[in-house]
Amino acid sequence: MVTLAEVARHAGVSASTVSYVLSGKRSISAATRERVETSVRRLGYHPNAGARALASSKSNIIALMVPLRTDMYVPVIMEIATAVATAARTHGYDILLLTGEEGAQAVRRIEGSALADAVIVMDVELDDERLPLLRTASRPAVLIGLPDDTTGLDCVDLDFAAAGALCAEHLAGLGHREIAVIGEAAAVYERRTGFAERTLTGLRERSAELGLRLLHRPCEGSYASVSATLSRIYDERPGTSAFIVQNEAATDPLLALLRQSGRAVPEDVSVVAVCPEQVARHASVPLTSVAVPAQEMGRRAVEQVVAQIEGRGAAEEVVLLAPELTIRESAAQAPPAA
Amino acid sequence: MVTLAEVARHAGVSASTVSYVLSGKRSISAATRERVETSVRRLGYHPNAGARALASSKSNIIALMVPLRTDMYVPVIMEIATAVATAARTHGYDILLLTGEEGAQAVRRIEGSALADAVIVMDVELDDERLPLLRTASRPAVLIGLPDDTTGLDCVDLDFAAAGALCAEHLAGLGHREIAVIGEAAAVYERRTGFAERTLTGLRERSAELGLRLLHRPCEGSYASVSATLSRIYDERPGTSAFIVQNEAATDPLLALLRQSGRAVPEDVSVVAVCPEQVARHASVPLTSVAVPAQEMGRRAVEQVVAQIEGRGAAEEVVLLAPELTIRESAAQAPPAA
DNA sequence: ACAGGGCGTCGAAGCGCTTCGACGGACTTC
DNA sequence: GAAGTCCGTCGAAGCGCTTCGACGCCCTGT
Repeated sequence: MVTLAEVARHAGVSASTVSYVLSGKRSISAATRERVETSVRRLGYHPNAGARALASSKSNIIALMVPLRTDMYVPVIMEIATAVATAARTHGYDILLLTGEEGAQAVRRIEGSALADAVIVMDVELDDERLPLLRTASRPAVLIGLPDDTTGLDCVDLDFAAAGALCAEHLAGLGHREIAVIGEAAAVYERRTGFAERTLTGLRERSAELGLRLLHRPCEGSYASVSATLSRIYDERPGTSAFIVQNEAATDPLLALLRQSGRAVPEDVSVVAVCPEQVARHASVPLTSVAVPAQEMGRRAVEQVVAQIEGRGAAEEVVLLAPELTIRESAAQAPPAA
Repeated sequence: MVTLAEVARHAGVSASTVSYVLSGKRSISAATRERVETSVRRLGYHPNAGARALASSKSNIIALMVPLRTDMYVPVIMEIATAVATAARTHGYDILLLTGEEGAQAVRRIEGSALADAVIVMDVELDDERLPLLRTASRPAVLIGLPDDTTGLDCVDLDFAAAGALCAEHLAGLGHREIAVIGEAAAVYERRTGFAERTLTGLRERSAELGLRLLHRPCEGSYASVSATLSRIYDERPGTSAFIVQNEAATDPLLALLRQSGRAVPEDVSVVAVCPEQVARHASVPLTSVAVPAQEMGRRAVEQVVAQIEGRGAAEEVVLLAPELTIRESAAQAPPAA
């Protein structure tokens, strides 16, 4: 293993000089710098991560806490995670993968061992047990998600309330009056995952303003569950002319079941989804949808966290990305009332 | 931040004693050990990861290279990744998340900087550019997947050839003679991802033995693509009575399209899939399938890698998990030939 | 020609931990 | 009762890097 000292010897300078060339923290003459850089390349030198971390109290690692649950749509999580990893690398950081399993304990471990310089937390619940710890931690933290109380915390998320409102507006604009919401699994609401509640709130408020009748039903992602939910909805509100879906796993079953029951999308019934672009595009009827910008969220989270590590960037910054509705083929003018 | 020295002072012993209590590498009297352990708890001590790594040349970190591609079924990747992370924690390791993007470069970085004690590589191509590096690396590596040449490498994977054979046998046993294979996207074959090829090989060999006619078509996961593929298949082989699907994203579209075209599953046409259990269970017709045991693969990979780090465990061990076919509702006796 | 300032470089002191050799005491063993 | 063991503990030497203060040197201004 090549060390700093060997590079120094090879280049005919002292170890500290090499260090300064690498970090750029002091000015070095062009000649020396080049000599050192050549030696680094020739010897294939990589700084020892442990030694560097010890000496500088900086590990260049960002911890990422991802949920382990299976009731969330996995591709979104994965997309955020890879976006985070990729963005982190462009800033010279690596990602340490923590599963939610360890919970608050993991935060303590990371904090205590100085394993990571900062933490990014996904799947935040409105009243998450990790929040107090993150607030008092000496390391920066950024949440992907939005808890009830954001004091002392940085957050990045889609503005789900606005997304909900946007869906309501779009359907209202098309003349729909009776709308059913097919939501996430009941468990998601029970553990108070913020995004689901916020969408619903935005949806309800805007619907009230626009005079829409709204019916919300949680739903699992299986055919059986979607089928049951659909029956209940039509029993209670036979006049339903549009669906808003916030449950990626339910979109395909929904479209298939509507088709089977003889209702054409979008001629007889409209569907608007809150889901990743990919899901919307590849559905059997391309979905008019509000995108969940997973990539963007991951990238922004990294940028915030890096800004904090480097001392720039105020804490307590809450970034809510504005939702955008893309019109595809699943929503159309409401049919004349029966 | 609490240090070893502070714990030592608090417990009234030397630093080395504390270290030995923590590592168990030398015998310590019960009395002393307890005193130290109490101090550790009281002070909330966590060893500094950097210092430990520097002194012991062991980081207790395992690097995991996950693919960044989106043409692979993401949930499987995620499931393996979380299984790896969870299993690693039980052995006292953390996971460093590397995206495939950096490719071989990442291997060099990790190796050079001693950031990780070992590497687990996913999405291995048959002739992967990272293999030579991994062979000569001083750190253990385990592949999840199976390259052409496994000399000097540890591998864990499902025995996809056997899985293919199993599908063929099952359908043959039900009296099917003309079988179509809906495969992964063409790009997956082009870059020579092993599992896809191996499944096909197993399938072909067994089919030949059993006298089955086989037609293989790569396919994207979209409705449009599945629809086109289906048309082509029925054009070429109108007598097709069964499908084998190895493309998780294509299962739902396939079932929907078969239904739409008036072919009942399994009465008119049988479907057997190679996919994760969850996909099989939640399909609109629960799928008779060979499971891709993502959890198990992740766990085994960690166990092998840890064994190697700790000096147990021979290198060049290739673990091929035996496939299991679960009978559900999508495959039945072939209808009498038309 | 000389003081004063930068600029570029070096040496040395740690960062917090592991680990090796050594040492003292209690316990055997003949 | 002396010699030999073993067990439990300690001190000190690093691991490879960063960083601070110091030191020369050359350039500038007068």
